Amino acid sequence: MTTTTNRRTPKRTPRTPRATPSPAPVVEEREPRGARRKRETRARLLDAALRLMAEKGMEGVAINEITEAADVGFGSFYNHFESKEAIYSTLVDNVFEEFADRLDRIAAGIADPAEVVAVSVRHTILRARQDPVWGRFLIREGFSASTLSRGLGHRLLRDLGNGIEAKRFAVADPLIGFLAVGGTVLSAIAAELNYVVPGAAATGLLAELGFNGEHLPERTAAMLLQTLGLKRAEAEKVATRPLPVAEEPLAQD
Amino acid sequence: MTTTTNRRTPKRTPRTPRATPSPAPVVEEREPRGARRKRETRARLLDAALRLMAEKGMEGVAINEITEAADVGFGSFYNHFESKEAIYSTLVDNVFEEFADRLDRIAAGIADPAEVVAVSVRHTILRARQDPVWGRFLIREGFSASTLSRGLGHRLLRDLGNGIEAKRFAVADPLIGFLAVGGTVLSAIAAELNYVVPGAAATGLLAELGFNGEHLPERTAAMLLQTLGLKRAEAEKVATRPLPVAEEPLAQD
DNA sequence: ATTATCTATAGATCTATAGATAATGC
DNA sequence: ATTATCTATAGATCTATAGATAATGC
Repeated sequence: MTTTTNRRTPKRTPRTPRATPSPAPVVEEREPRGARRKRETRARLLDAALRLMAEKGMEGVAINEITEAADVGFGSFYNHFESKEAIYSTLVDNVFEEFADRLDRIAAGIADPAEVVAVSVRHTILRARQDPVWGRFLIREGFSASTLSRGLGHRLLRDLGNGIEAKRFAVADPLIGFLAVGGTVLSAIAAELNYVVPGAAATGLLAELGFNGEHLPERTAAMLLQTLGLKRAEAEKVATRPLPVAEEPLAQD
Repeated sequence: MTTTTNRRTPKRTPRTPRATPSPAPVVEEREPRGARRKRETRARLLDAALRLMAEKGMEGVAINEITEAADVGFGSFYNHFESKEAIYSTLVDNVFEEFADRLDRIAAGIADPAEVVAVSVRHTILRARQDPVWGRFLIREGFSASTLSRGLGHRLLRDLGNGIEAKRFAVADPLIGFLAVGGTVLSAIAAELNYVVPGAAATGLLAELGFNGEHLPERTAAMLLQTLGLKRAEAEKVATRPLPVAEEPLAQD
């Protein structure tokens, strides 16, 4: 159409066909100003809901608790979500998909399928340690059909398949292998959450077994690699290789 | 007081220090008649609560739902429980303690520690299959501090200790072994519940892996025995030995 | 003018209790 | 007379919506 319109590519408004100085204006005048506010309110609601629902479950949280925790007017909730179920299901989708994507980025450069699994296991347990709210939410949802089959579950299945195909894993019963990896990771996270956080109860028993949560990520990974058929020494070696981390802690959205 | 009052042995009164004719009167005139009614109402409430709360969680169930499902007047609830929390916590205690006791009876005659673990694993998965409500409740509570450390968790810990002491298990990291057994059993149960029950979702992925829930109890047990250090052939042999069952399906209380 | 937020509130739901009813046990 | 159940209900809590207020974008 117009001849000199290119450049600028504003996010959504097809205005100003004039030629503007090309060096992508670092000015943040992009986001339509009010839309940003909307996004932030939504993000605050999701954040508050995650905190509350991880602890008390979806049913245990009232919508006004969420809006209050988010410091948002009660009615605003309905600008963003139809119901409590809706925000919960958005959480389930977002939270684990986001993490699965991060795992994919971290593991992108790793050639050894065994190391991919080990790194994923370690990062999952570490994430729960750094962010107990996230950990509790994972425990709560980890056995649901959607977590098992989408996002994290799907990813794990793919990684197991790669390792089997490459003959790196020798596992007689892949289904049980899959269930063992998933279940053991969840149970390691639960143990750590119960051990570190609460007052007394769990500590007794686990301490009896010499709990010692040290190196839990690596020890869990080592155990699971053996379950997948690696020899013990090899499993421990792979499970303690330097842990790659995500590149970009910049874009914090 | 009176001289010839004995017999009858009412439930709680520390009366009649007289010598009572020992052969416990088989006559059922024991239970004070109205106390029986009370027990039954309580049992109906617990039963209904288990069904509802296994599905929707404690918070997701209203007290009047429970009384309605139990076919009991609303106010009667408070004759038996102070609150929703109280009945839930009674459930958690009862349900798993009862099963742990049953496992103990079943495993009483087994000498091989590996077989004890295998039988426990198989019976747990079978129980969840036969009684999905129980299975869902176990999934929901399996990672809680109390389940982990009391009842079933405690029992598993003891069995692992026995096997290690007897050198039947060769496990480098007992803590992780404990977590692996517990987590894998839960995840096997979750997979079966999601596979058999729901409409579609989970089926896709697990089917892709060739789900085939056949022999899930034995396959899970075999995998876990290997995790505990048994050789594959040995593990499979132990995991498929004839399964002992509870003696008394009589007393159905 | 449009858009997103906020406050206020009607109606539904839920909890806990009070008091009535029915059955048991003396 | 005692005990357990039931029905009825007050008060609290929660959801969903209506309408007012404030800010943005033209």
